Amino acid sequence: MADLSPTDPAPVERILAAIRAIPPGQVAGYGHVARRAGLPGRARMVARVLRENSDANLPWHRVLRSDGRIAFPPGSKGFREQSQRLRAEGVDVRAGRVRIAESVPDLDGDLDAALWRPR
DNA sequence: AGGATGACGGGAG
DNA sequence: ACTCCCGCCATCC
Repeated sequence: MADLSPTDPAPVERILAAIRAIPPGQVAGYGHVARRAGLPGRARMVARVLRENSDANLPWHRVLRSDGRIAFPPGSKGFREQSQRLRAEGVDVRAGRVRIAESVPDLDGDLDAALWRPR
């Protein structure tokens, strides 16, 4: 198994994979993504990976704070961009927040974590 | 080495 | 619901 030092790209790849695994119309928290990537407690690492990300195909907009709020400062470029992208998927965004229901069992089955379904 | 920073999380008041 | 505070981790100064 690869070593878990910051120089090891594996953790980053797992984080990206976890984000790509979020189905359209659903969302997940930073901490959630971290756990699914096998990195419990590394929510801030997920944030860093997103900040550094250059992949235009990555569904970064589906990642929210644990309380359902968009992580960008209200009114900022990223804030508006994320709101727009989420609404484009039918997600109801009010005042920078997504109303989320209880976690839903993952459909794939090989992931014990659950995603959030917007309410 | 030590303190500040950030697309975070959670608890307390 | 909102603010404040502290824990957490990788980076940067």
